[in-house]
Amino acid sequence: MPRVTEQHRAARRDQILAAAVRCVAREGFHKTTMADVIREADLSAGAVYLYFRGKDDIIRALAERSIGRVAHVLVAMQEQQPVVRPEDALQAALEELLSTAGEAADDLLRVGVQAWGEALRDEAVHATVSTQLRRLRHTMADLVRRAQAEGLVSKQADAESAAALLCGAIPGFILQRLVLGDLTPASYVDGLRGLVSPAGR
Amino acid sequence: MPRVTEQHRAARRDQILAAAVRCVAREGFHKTTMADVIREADLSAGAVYLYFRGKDDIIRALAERSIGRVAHVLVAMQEQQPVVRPEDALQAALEELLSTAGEAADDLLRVGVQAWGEALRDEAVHATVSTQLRRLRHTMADLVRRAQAEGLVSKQADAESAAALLCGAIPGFILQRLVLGDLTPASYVDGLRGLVSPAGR
Amino acid sequence: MPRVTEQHRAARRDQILAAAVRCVAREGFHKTTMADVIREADLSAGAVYLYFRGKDDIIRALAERSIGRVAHVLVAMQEQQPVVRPEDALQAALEELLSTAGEAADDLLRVGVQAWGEALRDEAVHATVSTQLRRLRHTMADLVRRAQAEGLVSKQADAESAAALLCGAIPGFILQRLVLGDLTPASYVDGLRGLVSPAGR
Amino acid sequence: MPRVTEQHRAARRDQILAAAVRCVAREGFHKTTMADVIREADLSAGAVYLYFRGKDDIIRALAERSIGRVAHVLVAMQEQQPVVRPEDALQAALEELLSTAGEAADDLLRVGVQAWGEALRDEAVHATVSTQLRRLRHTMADLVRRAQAEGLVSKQADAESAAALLCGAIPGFILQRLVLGDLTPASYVDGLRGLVSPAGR
DNA sequence: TATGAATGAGCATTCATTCAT
DNA sequence: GATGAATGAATGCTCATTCAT
Repeated sequence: MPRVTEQHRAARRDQILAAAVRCVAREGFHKTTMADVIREADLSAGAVYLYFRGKDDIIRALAERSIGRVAHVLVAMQEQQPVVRPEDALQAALEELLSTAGEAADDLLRVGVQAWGEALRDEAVHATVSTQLRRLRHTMADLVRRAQAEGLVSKQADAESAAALLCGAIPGFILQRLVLGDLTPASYVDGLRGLVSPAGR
Repeated sequence: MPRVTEQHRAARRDQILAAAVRCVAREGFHKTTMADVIREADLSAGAVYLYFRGKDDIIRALAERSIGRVAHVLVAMQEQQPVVRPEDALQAALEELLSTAGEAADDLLRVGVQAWGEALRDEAVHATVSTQLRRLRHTMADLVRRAQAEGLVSKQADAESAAALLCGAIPGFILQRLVLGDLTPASYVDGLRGLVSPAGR
Repeated sequence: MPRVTEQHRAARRDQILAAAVRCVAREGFHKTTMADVIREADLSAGAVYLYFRGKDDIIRALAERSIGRVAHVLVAMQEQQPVVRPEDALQAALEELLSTAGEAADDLLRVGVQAWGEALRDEAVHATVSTQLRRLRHTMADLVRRAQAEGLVSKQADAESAAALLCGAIPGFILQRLVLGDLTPASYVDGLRGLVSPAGR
Repeated sequence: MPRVTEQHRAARRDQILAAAVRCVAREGFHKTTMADVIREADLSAGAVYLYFRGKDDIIRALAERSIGRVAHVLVAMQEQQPVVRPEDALQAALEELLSTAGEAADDLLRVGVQAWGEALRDEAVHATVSTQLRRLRHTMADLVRRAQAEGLVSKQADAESAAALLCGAIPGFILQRLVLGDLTPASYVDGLRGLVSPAGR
């Protein structure tokens, strides 16, 4: 019976979070009401509180889900065999980010932007975001060092700084993509490649 | 008397917005109450409504003020004579961003992050943010083209893509700076320089 | 099977009421939730509803149990042979009240105080409390009359009024004991004896 | 302007408390909703919260008002010149208690019974009740000692114990009066006088 | 009998905005 | 222009009770 119950529990939490993602993508954390989530999840008020402590708890879970996805994508990438140029890794990560299955990819990105804002005022969300950001940077730095070992990147480059820049390019891509809607991973990373290629030709 | 009245009006609006910046930096747009702003501005409830239509009006003004600052900094930079490498322009812009006088620079950056989130749900804020983002990218593209003309950047690079990447690096800097607190403009842009320098040395 | 079933039923009811007494002593009738009682009784929600119609039913049973105890103590006392002075009967009753076995005596007294309040708003609880109060007074009046017959109390005294006063002294003892915690039956009844003894000595 | 504002404030608080007394007398502390009080006070929800921190704050103020009245009555009595027999003082106090002007006397007594119950679970109400109870007992003990000095009460009586008993008679009077409705101060105190008068006549 | 997930009406409280002074 | 008491719809959350298993 624990099996069924645990599965049930996880499924219900997911049902609620998926509904909340859609609401928050539309209205942001604070304009989304519990009534919105309850209606979207097609549950009763009491049921939602059986699976989450309250609205804050849902917000934190959403922050984790949205911010975690980015780091997750890169970690999965880094674990695959061939060493690649960091630019290529960035491009692959951005492409992966836009193709989330099951859930509308855009919705999760929108929730992520909300999470950035919330990290500045809620200690728990801040903890989630800073942890994931650090993990992202750490993974990226490893990637850069492996590229340096293969001669794909100059040995003089500081891997940590390069990782910070590469990670830093991600929010800017998401933002421009969501606000202006005119960027593809390829064109964006080509901008980096253009700057990288030697001048004077 | 229009002179005095107009000055008075502008001063009052600024007093209210400065107060609102401090509140929003602390609690975000939606957890900041009008009562918070009114108290922080040391005014009466009625007074605030003489200068702003309502809370949304204040939010829009804050979005403009915070997002506008970034573009403003770069435009001012581009208007100065010598042509510089885009990386140097980016570094100078980030440094300028951290040294806002009068208002705590961090507070305005925090309000900016809130504005990104709000742009996804409020049409008016979206208009402000997208306009400023486009202006930023346009200015940056000009800068890149001038650098190409001087041989500082490869002629094969696509100026628009490079501008998108360079602009995209800014939100990531702000976010890492506010959340992790461990980045300087110099180290961040060095990350870009490291990737740019030819490998194999 | 009726035997076993009936015993089982009584045992379950008692298990639930005992749990409810502990909860209500802590939090009062209305801040005690059914969930509290269910947890304290170590049963399931459904089980409790097999033995009680609902929360009101439990409240009424608790009122009966707590208020009934006082009258029960005095009735038991009156049935014993020797005729005593009413003051001595009061003292013995108060002592008996503080020494309830099995259940913490204080808990039941606390529930009693809750029942006084509930009697003012719930007709069923009012019926219980007024019945028990009347029974208490009736028993006490009998006691006074028997003491008068033995010359222990002035024949001119009105037995009904004396009974009302003696019964009326009980809530005040309970209240001062629970709130101030500094009264013993002996010292309290000595207060009465002091007033009774002729002045001028 | 402070004068007007302060008076206004006190008047509004009183308006709300008077409404709350009527509600609580009917339904008890916890079955009285804020909506009940708001409706009875003929105010808006927001207005009530301008004068009280919340429901708990109102409950505490009601406890103070109801319990304080009893002690207040006795203190006022003790300050008058002639020394009286404690029984007479008790009777006068009970009579005063039943004749509160402006507010229905019964309503305030009912709120008092609620306050006894609340004192057992809310620390703030407990503090109010225990303070007032102590003040009541202190005043009564003074009264007894003055009666002893005048030879109205035996010198051998312990004033503190007698005071405890006399104070203890008050809740019992209130309770029997509210629940059974058949007691007058005179008949009740006559019960005490009957016990006091020497037997054997 | 027994379970415990689900229900949904009801509650205390907040807050953007107004308007009589 | 300036004030701040007043408004009341809206919000997050609770809890007595039911019922499919």
